[in-house]
Amino acid sequence: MTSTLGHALLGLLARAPGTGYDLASRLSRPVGYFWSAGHSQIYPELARLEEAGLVRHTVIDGSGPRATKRYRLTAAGRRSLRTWLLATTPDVDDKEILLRVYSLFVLSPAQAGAVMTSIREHHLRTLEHYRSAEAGVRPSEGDAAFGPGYTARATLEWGMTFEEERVRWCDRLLAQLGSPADALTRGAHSTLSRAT
Amino acid sequence: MTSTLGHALLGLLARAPGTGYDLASRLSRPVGYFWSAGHSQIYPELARLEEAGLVRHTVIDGSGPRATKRYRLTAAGRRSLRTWLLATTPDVDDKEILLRVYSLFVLSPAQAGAVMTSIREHHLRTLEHYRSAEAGVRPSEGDAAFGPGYTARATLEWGMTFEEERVRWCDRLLAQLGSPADALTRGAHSTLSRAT
DNA sequence: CGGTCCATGTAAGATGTTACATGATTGG
DNA sequence: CCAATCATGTAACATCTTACATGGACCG
Repeated sequence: MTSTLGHALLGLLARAPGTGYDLASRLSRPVGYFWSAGHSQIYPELARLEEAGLVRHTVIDGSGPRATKRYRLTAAGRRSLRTWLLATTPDVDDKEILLRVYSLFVLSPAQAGAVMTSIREHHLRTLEHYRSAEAGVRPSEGDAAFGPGYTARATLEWGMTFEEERVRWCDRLLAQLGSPADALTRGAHSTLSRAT
Repeated sequence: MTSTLGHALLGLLARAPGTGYDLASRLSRPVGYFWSAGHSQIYPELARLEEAGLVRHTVIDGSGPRATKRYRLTAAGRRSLRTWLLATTPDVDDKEILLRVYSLFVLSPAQAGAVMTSIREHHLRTLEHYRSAEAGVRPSEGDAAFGPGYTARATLEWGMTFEEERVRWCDRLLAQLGSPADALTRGAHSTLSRAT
């Protein structure tokens, strides 16, 4: 029921409580490197989250025509965030992936590893898809210059480079998670660990 | 006045004329690797473009309860596309950058080079911004594990890797444009002028 | 005879952006 | 005194997604 923006706010509040204004500025830098939202979206969303019992506010002293409200995460809010992070993702878009990783610290290392593994597999599938698509857009000598075929291939190449880097990024995070001891070695991700 | 979606459709029609249905399927694969739109968005947009004189349709025979319309780009539409590609871009978002590159073949190599150079500088500026931000989020020993600081840095790293790859991608395209001789060095584009 | 492809449209809803509206405190 | 920062909200608009609605041709 809760929107993606709602989960973004829960993730921010899991780090530290704050006012709507504060959340808006935290949503630009560092979250804003991949996502941002205006205060006109945030205030109504906070009200919805509170109605659902996921956050709670206390009025603190501050200057302004209206009361200054400090929001904090409830136990139900933290549970909702964990459930969302662990939920199977048939859709997944980039900003949502980044948002999940950003909030991954609320999970146990084993759970975080499972999420990262599924994200990695998502990128790998997309990459395979692009690679098979590339075969259909082979360079023909006719438009070796800067023609329609060339610019189309250029955008496909962007996508492929992107996905390759993403898989490597997931590998780095997984290595960090399972590194010192063999923490995740029984979690069943052993065989697919390396991609060039 | 024309929306980004409108320019996407103009770019597709610059490659080949087609029906709304056809444009919708072309918008998934290969444009769909970075952008897509449903037919419910496309049909009204085509009507707006036609009202603005940028496209024109002729009714062709086809099966269906309504007339089958084949749209083609007008001279004004092609001009509008070129102007948009050359326009200075203070905003720029990723999908729009890709869309511009996808349609870059309607420009002369010299003009395409100018656009690519400004895109490259955009990515470079963003990269510099991330790097200075990184200094403020230095790893502290306290959360060396998978804590809030670590996951925040992970998303920043994603952004930096991304921008680095983008700059390289621009470099490859620029090299392709100016490759054999020193074509772009004087603004003339002698050697690689013809594309089908 | 049922499903997929072709083909065009409208309507309702979610999401995101920009503008309007208000007002105290602090620093140059 | 003017501008920025803190602080909260509403309204209008643009954009995007999902669902409703229609119907012929072709294939198995």
